[in-house]
Amino acid sequence: MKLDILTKNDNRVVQNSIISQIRDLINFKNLEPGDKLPSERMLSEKFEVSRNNIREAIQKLEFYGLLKSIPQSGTFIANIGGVALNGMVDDILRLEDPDFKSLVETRILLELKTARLAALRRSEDDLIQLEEALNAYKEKVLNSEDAVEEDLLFHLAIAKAAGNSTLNTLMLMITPEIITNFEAYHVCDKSQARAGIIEHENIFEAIKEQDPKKAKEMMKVHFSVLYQYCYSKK
Amino acid sequence: MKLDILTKNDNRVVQNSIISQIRDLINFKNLEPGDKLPSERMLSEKFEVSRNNIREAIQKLEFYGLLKSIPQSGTFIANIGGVALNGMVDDILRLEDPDFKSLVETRILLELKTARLAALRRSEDDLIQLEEALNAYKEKVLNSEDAVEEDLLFHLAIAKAAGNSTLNTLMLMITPEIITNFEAYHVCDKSQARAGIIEHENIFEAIKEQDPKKAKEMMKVHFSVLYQYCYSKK
DNA sequence: CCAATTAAACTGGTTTACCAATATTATAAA
DNA sequence: TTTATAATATTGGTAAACCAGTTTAATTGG
Repeated sequence: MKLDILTKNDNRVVQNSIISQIRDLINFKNLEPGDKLPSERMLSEKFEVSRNNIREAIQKLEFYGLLKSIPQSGTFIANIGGVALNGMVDDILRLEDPDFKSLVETRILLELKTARLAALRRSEDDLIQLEEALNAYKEKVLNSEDAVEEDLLFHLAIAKAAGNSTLNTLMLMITPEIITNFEAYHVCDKSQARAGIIEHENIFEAIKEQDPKKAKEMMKVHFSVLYQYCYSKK
Repeated sequence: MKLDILTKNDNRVVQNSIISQIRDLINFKNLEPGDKLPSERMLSEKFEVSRNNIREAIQKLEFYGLLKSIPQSGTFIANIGGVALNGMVDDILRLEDPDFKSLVETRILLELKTARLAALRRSEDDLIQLEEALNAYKEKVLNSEDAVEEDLLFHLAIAKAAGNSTLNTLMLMITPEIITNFEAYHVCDKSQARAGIIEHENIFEAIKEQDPKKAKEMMKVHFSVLYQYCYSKK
């Protein structure tokens, strides 16, 4: 039997199973915020999985702020009540691989915001870095070379100039997935690369002029192709 | 000497150091996309750190799409050129703990979007779950009980109804950090809890009526206090 | 009977040893 | 010389052993 396909998602399946079991345990034992979870060893024995699996599941719940591990002491339930905890665990379990449309839609949202904020907040140093990124992009395109990277770096430079560390992080998180999917879906159109130069220049000028409205609008134009793709196709 | 404060960030410091060393290695050896990185054992010896540290650093770079580990084979550089790789590594290294202002600003952005999308896309089932969350919130507030969790769950229900898995994930990621910071900063005002009911109801009605503009507007009103805090204070 | 002290057990974190799959080299047959 | 095969070395992943604190239980002195 060809079960190879399944093995790839095995880890996730196991982890989700453990997370839901931990949730059930908290509910069944009526554990409250601040209470201590059974030790990793006990859990691994109880759930019949490796301690590594338990640790990974706990780390994931810790990432979302539901648990807190303290060395040589134990793992504790964060200061969050049962209702919210159950709701968030359900959400975490329901997290699936993002579809391309979601990714694009979210990226456009983030980029419009970063463009606006960059126009409002960019420092002189930001401007220099933006111009460098822009020139690197232009040079590649004019030489008819592949400029995907330079394009990406320009957008990340905008995110940096926006002066919002959270937005910057989120951009960084979804960008690689965008790229891989982008190539897979063949949405990118090389013939539009030269049009891309003008669009990039317009965005840069708007940020330079500190015109947030124009920056957002120019970014919108830049994403119009993707935008249509995102909202037309089903 | 009191170095206790440092030990907390030791891991991150070590990891960032390893990441930058990997970057330098790739640059120095002129490694290209698809090339194989030295084995984890060699790297741990070369950088004089544990193999665990190396693995964590690699996993982080893998998360951002820069590397790809293949079991029993090796770790390979993703299909991304040197320029972009260096730029993204710099960004990753520069990632700091998000400040509260960034968090709030980003949350507002995401919530305005999810409210709009929820109004456009909510299913009948979404509506039921939204109403349940709303009622749970109202009940708590009318009993003068703490309703932070129910508030949170209502907002997460909106995110779910927005039908965008990426947005949903991002919301889930920043929410816990918001909560902890929220309590720490004492921004929340209990006296406004009853006003919150009306605001929540308005948002719900807008989503029910499938009025995206109103939904966004009502959400904006709901965040007005936070909004002012975010944009007034420095 | 109680408080203080000590010893044992237990904790999350870390290092080490091991595994199965892969990649490389050595060998041999043609 | 070339190709097919077998033996060896190397790989990322994983399970087990170990560690330094912490927590609990036992012991002891009053």
